[in-house]
Amino acid sequence: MEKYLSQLNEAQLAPTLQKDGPMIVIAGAGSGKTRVLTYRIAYLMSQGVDAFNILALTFTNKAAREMKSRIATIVGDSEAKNLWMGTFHSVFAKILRFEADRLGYPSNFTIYDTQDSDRLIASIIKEMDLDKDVYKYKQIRSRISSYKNSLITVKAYFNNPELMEADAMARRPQMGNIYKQYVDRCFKAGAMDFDDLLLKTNELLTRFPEVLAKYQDKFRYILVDEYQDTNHSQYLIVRALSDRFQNICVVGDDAQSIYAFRGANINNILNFQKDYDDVKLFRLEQNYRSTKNIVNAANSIIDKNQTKLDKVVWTANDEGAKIKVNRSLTDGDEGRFVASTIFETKMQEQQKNSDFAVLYRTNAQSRAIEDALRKRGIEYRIYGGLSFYQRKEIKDVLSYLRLIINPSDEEALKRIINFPARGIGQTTVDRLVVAANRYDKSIFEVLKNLSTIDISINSGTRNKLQDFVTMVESFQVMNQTATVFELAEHVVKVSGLIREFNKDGTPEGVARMENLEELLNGMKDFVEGQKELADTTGSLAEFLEDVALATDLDADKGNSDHVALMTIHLAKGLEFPYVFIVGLEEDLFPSAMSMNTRSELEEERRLFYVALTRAEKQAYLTYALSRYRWGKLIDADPSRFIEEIDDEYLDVITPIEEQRFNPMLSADIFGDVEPNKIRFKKPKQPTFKKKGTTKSAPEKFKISTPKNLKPVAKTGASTNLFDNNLVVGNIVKHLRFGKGEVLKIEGVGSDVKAEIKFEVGGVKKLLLRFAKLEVIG
DNA sequence: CGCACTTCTTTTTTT
DNA sequence: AAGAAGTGCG
Repeated sequence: MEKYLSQLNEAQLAPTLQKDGPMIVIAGAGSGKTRVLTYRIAYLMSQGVDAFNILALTFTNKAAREMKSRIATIVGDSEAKNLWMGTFHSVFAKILRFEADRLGYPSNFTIYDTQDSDRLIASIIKEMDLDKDVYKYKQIRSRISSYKNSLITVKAYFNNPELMEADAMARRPQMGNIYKQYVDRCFKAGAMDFDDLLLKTNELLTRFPEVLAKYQDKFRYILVDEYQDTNHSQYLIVRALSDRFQNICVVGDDAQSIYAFRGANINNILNFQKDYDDVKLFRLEQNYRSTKNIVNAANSIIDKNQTKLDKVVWTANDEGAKIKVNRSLTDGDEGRFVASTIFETKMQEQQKNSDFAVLYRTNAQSRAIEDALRKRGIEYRIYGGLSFYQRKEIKDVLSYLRLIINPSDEEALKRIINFPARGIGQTTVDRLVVAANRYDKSIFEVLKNLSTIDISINSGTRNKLQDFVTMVESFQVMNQTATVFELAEHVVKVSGLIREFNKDGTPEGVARMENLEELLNGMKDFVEGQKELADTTGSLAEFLEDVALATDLDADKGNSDHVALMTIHLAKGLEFPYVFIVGLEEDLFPSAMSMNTRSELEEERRLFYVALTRAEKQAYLTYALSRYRWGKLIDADPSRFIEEIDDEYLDVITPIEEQRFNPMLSADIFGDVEPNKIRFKKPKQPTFKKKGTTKSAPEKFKISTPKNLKPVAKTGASTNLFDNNLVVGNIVKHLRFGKGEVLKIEGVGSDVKAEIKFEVGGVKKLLLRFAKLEVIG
């Protein structure tokens, strides 16, 4: 143990050796907080604390896994195994499964993801015959979510005139009834949503003192990482569990609180010292990660926030290079800048792909970067976005599996009852839902007892429903004996999913099949992995839970060398030598949705702070003058965050003129087809859009270079264009004119979909769309 | 009921 | 740009 402790500096050592009592560690970015947490746990164990009595709550399961394996190297595998570590959601899901019957839930309850919740809410709104434009399911879902995170149950809601008033004022008087119906339906389906995992844990601990006592006694030492991002519900759980022994250690950084949108309450960390008696406060202020330039620049940003704890992050590291600021014409150019910079840096500095990260505010921004990297032949991986388990084909398979262990799971059933198509239409499903509500049964029970139910369904459909029930029941029987992998393999065959996905030979269809295979391989790994781990059952229920709570970061398997692309939120806790923060434009970052209040803006600023402090050696800030958003090219102003950094830390590079005429980006890669030699043929569905109006397209349309403009680069056909709209196939054109005019045509074979956008003098925009084109001459 | 096609809506961030 | 919801025909 001593040899590990000697790796810590004085400031880190103090909290590490603080064994008992409440304590808070305010840890600046890059100050080694993970190290403190890890060694503190190891230290506790070396002081005779039983691993079974330690609970460590982390932000991702990956962080928990890594910490656990690090601890294992210090205290040994067999001991480390007994630690309870994981996210709030995964730890309490386990406890809830164990205690489910007390709350009236089956132990194999389903975990509804956001999409399941959305669908259920949408269908409730429809069933209640409410106006879906007033009652937008996504808004309703986020309302419900914030109620739950504040522990406002349905009962509490109806006892709170203020809340009801507020919803009535927002023209949604039915909000409470939707909430009630949603909660009832989830309960009936044996399903908990993400927020329920915390809410029901609270319910469990309050309603059953003996349960609370049991877990208080079990978790004598509690550690919470990223405490600044806990919400009220999580806060109460921690308070309740730590109440008896008061051995609670929270670690966090108020400057990195970036999850207010999902209920995180920065006051939890700001007020921690008031919550417990004799709180020991520790500060980690020395940054080991970044250069002086980066640390100081980051400090100069966070200084602009009013709400913060006193803290001065400093570093003994080198001065380092200045932060480079790059301006591009379009998001495509921005992508090319990133790609070529990575390319050159790799060469000049002998760096690996994995030394680079590209961080953005919204997932949609990944596309332009992705295209540019692909064209440069640079390996990358996108984290987050639509995660693997949320893909349609994967969710379809998982829905079958969910239904097997929990036949009440309404959303799973509705998803697959007619997929692959087996002649059960929407009308039938609607009637089943109504009957299920009327008889207070699950849909599956209704199906099983169809003959005793008063429902209008013709005999042909009845047979089809019967077949469906029989099939699911046969799966259930198989689940008694088979492994998860064997079962899933059987299910995809028998259900017809394989046939369905194999049916079309489109690239998407092929990708779907590959995903399906990957899922099955994952299951195989899961089954084999379980044989070695004694503390898990390897059951289907457990697999589904892992999958429901997996974050994309968790699934970072393999050791391929790739550039990381992710949102800033996802990058929290990570570090890279080179970091690109892209899309630094007003309305994008800071987001247009987050500029209404000071606190929202301050959160955006903290987000920027998080992004910048990921960089070890070099940070790049990039923005574009225009960008495709909502399918349109729109103008953008540079983000205020760039201006907020003191000039002394910045190095503004690449004047725009230089970039536009950069031969690397234009002449070299375009061929020599004259713009006026392109002719458009009659489109299949003629549309001709001009400033928003639509009318029939002319039989032939010829385009020539506008008289007042001189092309700076000509066009050509190639599969290697450095353009974000590169396609595929044989007809790819890219035309570029001076002074901000862009003309683009793209397509495949004869089925070309062409889009031309050009901007004249920066004011007028003309948009033309065609279905076919050909090159003449 | 099922399919093909069109129109509308939506994007902030995630367990 | 892409997905969901709506429309209309066989």
